[in-house]
Amino acid sequence: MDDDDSGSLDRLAARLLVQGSRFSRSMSRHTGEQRSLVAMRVLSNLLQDGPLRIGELAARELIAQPAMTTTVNRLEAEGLVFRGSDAEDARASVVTLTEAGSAVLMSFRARAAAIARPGLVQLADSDIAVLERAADLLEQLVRSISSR
Amino acid sequence: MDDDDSGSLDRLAARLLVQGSRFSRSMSRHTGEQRSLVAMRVLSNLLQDGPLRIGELAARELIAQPAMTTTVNRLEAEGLVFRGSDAEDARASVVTLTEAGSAVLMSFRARAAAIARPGLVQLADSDIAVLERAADLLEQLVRSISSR
DNA sequence: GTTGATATATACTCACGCTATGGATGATGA
DNA sequence: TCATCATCCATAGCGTGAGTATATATCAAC
Repeated sequence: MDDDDSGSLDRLAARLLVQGSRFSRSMSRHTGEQRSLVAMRVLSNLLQDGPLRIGELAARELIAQPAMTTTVNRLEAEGLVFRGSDAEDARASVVTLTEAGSAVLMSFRARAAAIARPGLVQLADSDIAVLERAADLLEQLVRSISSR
Repeated sequence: MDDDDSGSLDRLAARLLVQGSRFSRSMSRHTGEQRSLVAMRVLSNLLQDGPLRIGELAARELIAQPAMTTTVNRLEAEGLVFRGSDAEDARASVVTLTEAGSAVLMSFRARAAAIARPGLVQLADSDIAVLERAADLLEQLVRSISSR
């Protein structure tokens, strides 16, 4: 049983990785969004949690700090975020979402939703519940992975 | 009710996209795998379905054909796949998994599993079942999205 | 057998990740 | 106080991987 269990858990992990990445690729591709998924997740972070430092954003999105600097540069050039200085630490620069940035994020979400909706509405309520719970669990798994 | 439902479906779609992409990013990052997730998915496709054409692989992974040519070039240079000619169509080139490619894929899956396992073993059986079902549903959603 | 469609490869550009490193600021302790 | 070390971010340089446009070979249809 133990062997069986760990075997099936391993297969589950591999499947989640493959299907999760394919799903995000598919969705972002079909939205026609030019910006990267990391850029969208940055906007999402800022909307949810307010202004954040470059380093904090990099840590959350699991990319190196210079890559986040580049991403923020691009977002700033487009007027979707702006940099401010941190009152508590002059080294840090704090990234804040603009109205335009919020609008871009909302538009992206709406397009993603429009693409997924036809597939989602065909699902039974129980399957919708499964996906809701799965989103929670994935978030939890990411935290559990990062904290080691 | 209708408004509520479509609103919550839309939020679900956005969350699945964000969490799904973050999860795959996290996993692939922590495996230390140098190759791209697309490369891994190509190997996975070949293992599951046998030899496939370049164009078919590109379509499945939602990347343009030249990008898939490049990916296959790299995999071939590493000896993980080889190109053959299609008996039925001399224009096509058929990509086949090698033993080495299969081994690389298995190793990747094992590493991914090792990373996810500590998080997974803490979950209740019902949550494991949720994730299993969610992987199915995501696969189904991708197909439903692509077919339009 | 000529024409048009299709499968792949090549050329070129850009986005985006990484490491290494530098400059500015914060924190620590003699 | 000031010297030292750590930390935060930016810059530089590099490689991968995605895109479009286009060339080449082959198939299909008339």
